Amino acid sequence: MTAELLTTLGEPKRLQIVEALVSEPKSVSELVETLHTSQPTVSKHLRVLREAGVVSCEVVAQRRIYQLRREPFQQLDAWLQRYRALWEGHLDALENFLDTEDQQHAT
Amino acid sequence: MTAELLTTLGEPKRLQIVEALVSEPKSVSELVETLHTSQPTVSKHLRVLREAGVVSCEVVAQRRIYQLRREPFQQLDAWLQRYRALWEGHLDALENFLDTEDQQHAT
DNA sequence: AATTAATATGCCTTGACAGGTATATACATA
DNA sequence: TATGTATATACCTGTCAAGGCATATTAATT
Repeated sequence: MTAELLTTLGEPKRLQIVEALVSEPKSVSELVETLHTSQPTVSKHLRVLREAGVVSCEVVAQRRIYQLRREPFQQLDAWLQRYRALWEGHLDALENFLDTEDQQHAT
Repeated sequence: MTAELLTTLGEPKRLQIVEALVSEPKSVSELVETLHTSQPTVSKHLRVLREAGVVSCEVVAQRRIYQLRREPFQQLDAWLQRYRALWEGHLDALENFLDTEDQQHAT
């Protein structure tokens, strides 16, 4: 389901990891440096990302090189597709009004 | 930040609410019927969605009509943009191999 | 074989969050 | 004004997940 993917990506440190991997694959220790976090914490997040199919892992000597997989992002894109109508001219006057005037970011 | 949006959408019942609102705006009681949950639970999730800017709310007599806003989905789309390169032919041979053969959905 | 390096896992604690029940609030109507 | 309807909030409780520290695991090196 999509919910699991969203919560997986929603954890701040995990999102950081994902953002760090968008440019190029990285080893665990490289990610530890980037995130300023303990190695066990990074490893645990990587496990979650792996089990959710967000990253894959290549073993190179003692190192593990992690990189992004395509499927989850494609999946998210497909899911978003159903919401694109929201911003592609299918809004009527009331909806437009509410969208701009009536949002309530409560404190 | 994007992380908050992702966790907001990642909660299963909240995602259900969002999916229920994609076709048309709905009142709280309509959502309660759809989700088979207590009214307070739905109201609480709606509050979270409101504060994250995912939905807006129109007051009609005693009813509150909730509907999706565009911004969060546009934002998500923009964020995804940076990951589209992953599935648009920019993968080299190694990456393709890993993507199909080497995923480790650990138990 | 012993040692170092790189990473994963186990255990524990703490904080956040979801859900339930009861209740408050706001509006409508008789 | 009293009553019913629709929704929000307060309080409480249980669950779960993140992070820290210690340790296990695996591979390389001497």
